[in-house]
Parts: sequence; C-alpha cells; structure tokens
Amino acid sequence: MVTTRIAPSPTGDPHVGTAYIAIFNYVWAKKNGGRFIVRIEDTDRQRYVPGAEERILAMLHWLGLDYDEGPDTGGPHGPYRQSERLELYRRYAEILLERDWAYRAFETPEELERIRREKGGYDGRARNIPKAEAEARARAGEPHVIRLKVPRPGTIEVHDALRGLVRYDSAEIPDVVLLKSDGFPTYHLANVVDDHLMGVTDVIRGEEWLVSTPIHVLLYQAFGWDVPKFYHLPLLRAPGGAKLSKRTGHTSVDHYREEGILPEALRNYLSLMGFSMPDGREVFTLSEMVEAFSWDRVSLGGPVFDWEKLVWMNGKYIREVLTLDELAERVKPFMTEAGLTWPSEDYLRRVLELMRPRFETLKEFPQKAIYFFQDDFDYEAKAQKEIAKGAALLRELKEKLANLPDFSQAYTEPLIKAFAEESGKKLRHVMQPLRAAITGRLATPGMYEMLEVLGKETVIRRIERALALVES
RNA sequence: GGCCCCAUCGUCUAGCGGUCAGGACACCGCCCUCUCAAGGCGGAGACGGGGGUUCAAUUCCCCCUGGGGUCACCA
Repeated sequence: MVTTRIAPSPTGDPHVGTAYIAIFNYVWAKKNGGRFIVRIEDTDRQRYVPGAEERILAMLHWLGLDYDEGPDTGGPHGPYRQSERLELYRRYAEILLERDWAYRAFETPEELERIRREKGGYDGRARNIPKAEAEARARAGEPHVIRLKVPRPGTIEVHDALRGLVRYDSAEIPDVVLLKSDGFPTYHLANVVDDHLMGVTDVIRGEEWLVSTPIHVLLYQAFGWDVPKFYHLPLLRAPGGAKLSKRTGHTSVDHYREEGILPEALRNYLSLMGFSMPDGREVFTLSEMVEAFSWDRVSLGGPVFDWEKLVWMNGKYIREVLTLDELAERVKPFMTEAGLTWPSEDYLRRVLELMRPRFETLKEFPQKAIYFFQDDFDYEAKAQKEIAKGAALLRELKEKLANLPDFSQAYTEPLIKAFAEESGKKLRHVMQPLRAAITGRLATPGMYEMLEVLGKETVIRRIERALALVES
C-alpha cells in the first residue's frame, strides 16, 4: 500500500510550503488508495513553539487535507510526535554503533566551530577513538553525540522519481550527527527510522532535502531496510526568485486566511504550483486533482508565488464556485471583524448577490459593501462633488421617489428614466448624484437592484442627509 | 566557493522531433452599460547562448550562462 507523510516541525506559523507539499502527499496517497500520515518532527527543543502543532493540524483540516494517521487522530504506528519516540531512536542509534555504522564523538560545540573554520567541516576525527575507550567515556557520562560513519571512498546513488538517478561521491557526505548530546535525534535519524516503522513507501518532500537524501539512503542500507521512493518537489519561490520565506514574502497560511482567502482557492492555487490538468482547466476540486493526477504532469521549475493570481482564483471561487449560502457563512466572520451586523439572513444574501462580482477576498466585502449595513459611511470627495453638482436634480427626484408605493425595479426604473428624459439629462447625470448620495461612492452595483435592497425609507433618508451635507 | 537540482511570454504553465509555440493571471483595446465590476471578443508578450544528433529541433545529448538549493548537536 502506498503510504505518504508530511513531517512538519512545530517551529512557527503554519507554512504555505507545508500546505503545498501536503497537497501532493495527500493526492498521491488517495490516488493509490493508500494512507496519508502526519508526523510531528519536534526534535529541536530550541526552536519549539508552543501551539504551532495545533495550528499546523488545523491548517490541514482547513484546507481539506485530512490525514489517516496523526498526533491527534492516532493510528497503528504511533506515537506520531517524535519527542515521544526518543527511546526508539536511542535504540536504533545503538544498533548502528554495534554494526560499526556510527561512532561516538565528544567534541564540544566550540571545538566543532574551530574545526569547521580550519577544515571546512567536521573531519571525522572521533573515528579514531578506540571503541572501548569511547564506550567507557560514554558510560562515565561524558556528553557526546553519535555520528554516521560514512563509508569512504564510495558513491551513493539516489533515485529521485522526478529527476532520475543522482550520484554522490561519499567524500561529499559528512559524518552527520544522528543523535544529539541531549538524547534527541536529528532529522536524518528520526525521519528514516520513523518512515520505516510507519511503513512510508513514498517520500514526497521539498527539494531542499535532495542533497541530504544520500545520508538517508545510507541509513536505510545500514539498517538493511527497503529504500522508499523519493520525489523532491521544487520549492515555492518569492517574487524575487529566492525560496519563499518570512523575509521574502508572506509564508503563514493564517495570514492568507485572515486576508480573506478561501481554503479551496488557496488549495487550488497551490496545486497549480507545479501541477496542471490534462485539459488545461485551472479551477478544480481536490478530488478532481486526485482523479487526474500523475507525476508526469508535475513540472520542476521553481514556481513563483503570485498573490495577484491567488486573488483572482479566490474571486473565481467567490463568484462561480461557492453557493450563496456558503458565501454568506464565509463572509460572516469578516463582517463581525469589521464591526458590521446584518438585519437578516435574507438581506445579507441579497447584498452578497449584488456584490459577488465586485470583491475578490472575504476581507474586501465589508469594506466595499459598508453602505448596505450602516448609515454613517463616509462620502468620498468625488462623491461629494457629484452630489453638489446634482443637488437640484436630487431634490426633485427625491420627491418623485417618495411618491412611489415601493422600490421594486418595476417602479423605480421607469420613474428614473422618465425623470432623466423630462429633465433633459442623460441617465448617468441623474444616476451618479443619486449613487453618490445613497452610497457615498461612485462605484456600486446596479442602481435599481440597490434601491430595491436598501428600500424606500433608507434611500430617502440618505438623499436628505446628502443634500444637507453639501448645503452646509 | 564545492556539490546537487532546474531552465517556454513579466508570472503559473501546455508541449513530450515536423504546432501559425496553446491556455491562465497581470497589461492594453473593443463590446455590454446608470457607475464599478463581472462577462464576451481582440491585442501585445516566450522557447537564455553555443555546439552537436537528425531530413527536421522548444522537444534528444554536451558545454556555457542564468536561477535555486545545500554545505548545523535546524528541520
């Protein structure tokens, strides 16, 4: 059975890169009827951020990337948190020691820094410590690490399913630390041990891992385990071209959520970073992607994360994919955030219907539709001018509107059109002052629809207020 | 810098020896129109360079160039 996993480390905000890699892991597992696992790589207690794990898991659920096994859902291969598996790593490091695939090293961080400066990297000097002596020092409690004993000379072959065979000279592979002096494993040891124990068959991860893959291959060989398939995906890039990072762009999925990006749109957009549908369709669901997925449709160039296109995609979902009811639910938190309330569910939906083609992020909705929900909105400078210019017309029009039985389009449209004609004005010269008066701005949905939604009372009140404003 | 990966419009990409090099975002124009959008139609815009292989290269191979990654007791 195909088993994939993502192995995020809880060191900060939930990263879009994690989401991106998660999509491909999820899709490949589902495509094969396999399992998708989440494993938390919390072996760095320096960088550990409380709450980060919960936020990463929440992000995955938010994006619809539900996993079969994970730290909160459990599963047959738990625990799924590396800090809870320390004994395991110690035991396997021990095995490596016994098989002469690893050795104990006693240099202090300061010494290592000096060696690095002088030799350009660790030179493997602790290999020369007689085994008995090393064991004795360890038993005496001397702090030390366990390092991989890279066989040299030699070559290590890494098969990447997307790039083919990559050969490494073992002289280029350092004797990396496997078990730190605090008893925690490094990524290299923990990831190999866990992937094996958890039955991971396909390792899909970021390209940043490609050059350390020979280390992992060596470990699989040392343990005598099957080597999984590797797929190294290109890294998300910032507009400059460098890998997307906190320094070069917004990396937190929470940031995009707060900006009013829909999970479906983010997921869809991220999928497009490397994957394309056979028919060229750009808007598609997760399960449609599972259906159509194949590795030869994945491109290897580092994709630049483009906020503009994400926003377009988001708008596409807002106006074409979500139902009106769904949209209403999505928009509510942003209404509340903006301090706006809505008189009824029906009213909110009617406004949404008018505004749908006019906003692209959820956050924009309260800003652009504020006049539908409260009276004391600001008048833009241009709107004020328009009101002043059309004040006389507005006074007349107000009287006529006030005589209408109600503000359905059947009444307002003929009246306004007739009014314009009688006044000898072009329709727009009537519309713009009216628009400015009742919304405070010059760009809004269609007039008749708006009048109907706002209602007679509100409209008359606003015209009066607008006139008062320019008269003062 | 060493090693590794990558390379089609500004951006995301299709292409898998013979195509007018296609689509999407952004941009420009037109249509629709009470404004703004949305939508429709049209436009501009790319195969980094040099060698090969081949009747024929965007496509296959090599070199260069460019970009990226990585060189921790971080992942």
